[in-house]
Amino acid sequence: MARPLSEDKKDAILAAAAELVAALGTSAPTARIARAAGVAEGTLFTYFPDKDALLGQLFLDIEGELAAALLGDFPAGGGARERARHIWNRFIDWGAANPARRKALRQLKVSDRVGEDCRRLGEKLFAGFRAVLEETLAGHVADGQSVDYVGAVFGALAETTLEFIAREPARHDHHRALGFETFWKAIAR
Amino acid sequence: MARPLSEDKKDAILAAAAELVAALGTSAPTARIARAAGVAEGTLFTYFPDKDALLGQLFLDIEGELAAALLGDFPAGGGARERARHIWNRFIDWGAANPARRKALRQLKVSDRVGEDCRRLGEKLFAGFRAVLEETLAGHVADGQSVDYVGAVFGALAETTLEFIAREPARHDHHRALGFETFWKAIAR
Amino acid sequence: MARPLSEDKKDAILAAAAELVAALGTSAPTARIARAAGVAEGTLFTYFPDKDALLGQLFLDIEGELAAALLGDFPAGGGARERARHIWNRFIDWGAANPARRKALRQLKVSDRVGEDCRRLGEKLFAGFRAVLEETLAGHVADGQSVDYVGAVFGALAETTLEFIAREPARHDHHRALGFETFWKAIAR
Amino acid sequence: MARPLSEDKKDAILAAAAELVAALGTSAPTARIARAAGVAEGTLFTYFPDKDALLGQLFLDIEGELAAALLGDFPAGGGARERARHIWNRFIDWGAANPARRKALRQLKVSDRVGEDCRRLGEKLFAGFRAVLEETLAGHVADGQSVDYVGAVFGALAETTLEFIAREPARHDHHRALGFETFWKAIAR
DNA sequence: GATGAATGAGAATTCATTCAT
DNA sequence: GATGAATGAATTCTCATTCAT
Repeated sequence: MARPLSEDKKDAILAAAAELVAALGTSAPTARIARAAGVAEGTLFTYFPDKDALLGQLFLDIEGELAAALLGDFPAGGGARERARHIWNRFIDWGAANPARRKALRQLKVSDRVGEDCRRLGEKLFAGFRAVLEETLAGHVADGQSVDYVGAVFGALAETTLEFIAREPARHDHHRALGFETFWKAIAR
Repeated sequence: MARPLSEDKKDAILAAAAELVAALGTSAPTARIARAAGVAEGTLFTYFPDKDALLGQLFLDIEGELAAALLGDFPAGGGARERARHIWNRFIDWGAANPARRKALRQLKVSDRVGEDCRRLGEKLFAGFRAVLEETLAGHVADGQSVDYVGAVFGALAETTLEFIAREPARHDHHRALGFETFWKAIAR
Repeated sequence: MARPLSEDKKDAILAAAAELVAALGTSAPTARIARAAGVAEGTLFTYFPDKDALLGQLFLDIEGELAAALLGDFPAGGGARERARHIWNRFIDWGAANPARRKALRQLKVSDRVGEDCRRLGEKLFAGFRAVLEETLAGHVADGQSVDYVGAVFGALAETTLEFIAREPARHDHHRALGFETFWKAIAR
Repeated sequence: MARPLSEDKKDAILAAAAELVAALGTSAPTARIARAAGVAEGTLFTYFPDKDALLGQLFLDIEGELAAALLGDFPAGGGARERARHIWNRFIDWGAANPARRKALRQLKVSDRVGEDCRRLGEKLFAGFRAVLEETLAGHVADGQSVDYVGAVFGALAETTLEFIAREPARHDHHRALGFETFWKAIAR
């Protein structure tokens, strides 16, 4: 069956794309992405039909990784606050550990090259997160705040926190804790 | 007797650039920007030395407009909460009324074509906002939250609020009020 | 014990090439030809050293089929006119029944990818046709018209006739007869 | 009004395209066409929005030239035969004098890159020719032969004649006369 | 100053051909 | 032999910028 499509190469292309999109935005040339991935220019197009497909896949790839990171090691017991803090810490730690992927994701979110269908698929990846958030916060959230809203506030404040951590990496724990307090107060009843 | 550079034309170019950057990102062609502004392709380059200069100027232009909007009609008296709410409302109303400029600003913020120097100049435009914020919130803010931090939280939650207003324009007032409550709780002592 | 080259596969490739060259011209991609033939991309190149060889072979294949069609069922007796009409009808019927192959042949004839040697080989395939034409028309042809010339006129008028049949398939017989009358008058003494 | 679009450059591009399409078919690279025309690669696209537009324009350009050539110096008086012969001679002389343009036209006629609309416009260029043909031949043409048909026979036999002239340029006059006799007999009553 | 034609360095793709499996 | 992934040269087209008018 000839040479099979190599999952390694696909991953290398996606990884290279993440780096370059983070650095140059979605206008990062496919030729540079291919070179950074260690494959020929044309090879990129045996793994992705065109650049938009690559960017869309990259978007889903990073969102999937983030969504998975959020729910790992989720504690069975504990109060709502403890469980919310667990998710918060996972997010912050993933973001601080993967600055390029986070920056790439930001670029992809504002780009019109990531289609509506991709975005919808991306939302689904966070279904688990939303469910946990809903269950966790039931009864602790202020009136009028939907899960959607709480999730958006979570994302916005986490993003802000990561910004401060990027500026002062040494105060990672401080900013992480401060961010969570801010979030908790923001949404608490 | 050289004809003077026309401020009108410069403004037309900046306005056209805002629309097109909002719609197409920073890769919006200069030729289309010029056409939309009603001037010739080459004329753009008598007002801006190159595209990066135009984008930088656009960034400062929009940030300046936003900064000015925030502080207009600032009430002399009133409690801290009332004054903070005033600024909040100004931000939200400006954002809701200028969706294209807001979208353009988001594109410019993630673009690497807006240099560090531009960003620093942009920050200065918000010096007044920060001062007012500091003065207004003195004594009402939780420990450990710097003005910078509070400003960033303000921006992040306002952005989130505008997102919801964009989806449900009819509920503008609701989202605006809800956003402010969220903000106030987030930073309150 | 090497597997022998399969004549079936070669034929399938040639048949697919005819269809695709008819539809897309000589720029029809080898990959699509291979796919249409039900073989792998690379397999095509075990049957033909390169694309030009395939196109050349296709040219000869179709010309051979056409030449064979012309002389089938050739009547032993009959007058010159009857025998010429027989050949004419064979040509027209073959052309009307094989529009794609005819169109492919037209593309190949104007393409510079079919070399001079191929064209010479192609001419030889019509040696029988020319011989019959010569014998058949001996004494009936106008002065100054060589066999070559008569053959060329035959081909040109047949092509024209097929064009009209393609536009009005229902009048196949009418156009076929009209075409022959035209041809006969054109070359008659 | 800046530099005006230069008719000279447009003509140079069309002329270069004719040469290269004759030699390489419609796959002649735009870069080579531009170079042959003495302009920059990009300049081609200020005169033609894309390659198909260039090919379409080239098609019409050549057909227009041919149509004009056919009717030039049309004699007022004379019998039908003399007038038909005049048109015939104009065609043959144009074709023999412009072998590249004629070959390019043949390539364009079989290419699917020349759209239906272009072809319809092309037909219109020959309206005058058809009218003259109709008027000239009224009463001299065999039953069942429409003007369309006679025109097609004219074209097919002229093409054949030009083929023979290309092979034996020295016998230009001989082939031209022979061709006309053939045509006249073919369509005569 | 204003105009827009001219430029040529990229950009995304395509594709004939090779070769590891 | 058969397969189809890998390759990179070639192709069409875009676009920031320059400069003749």
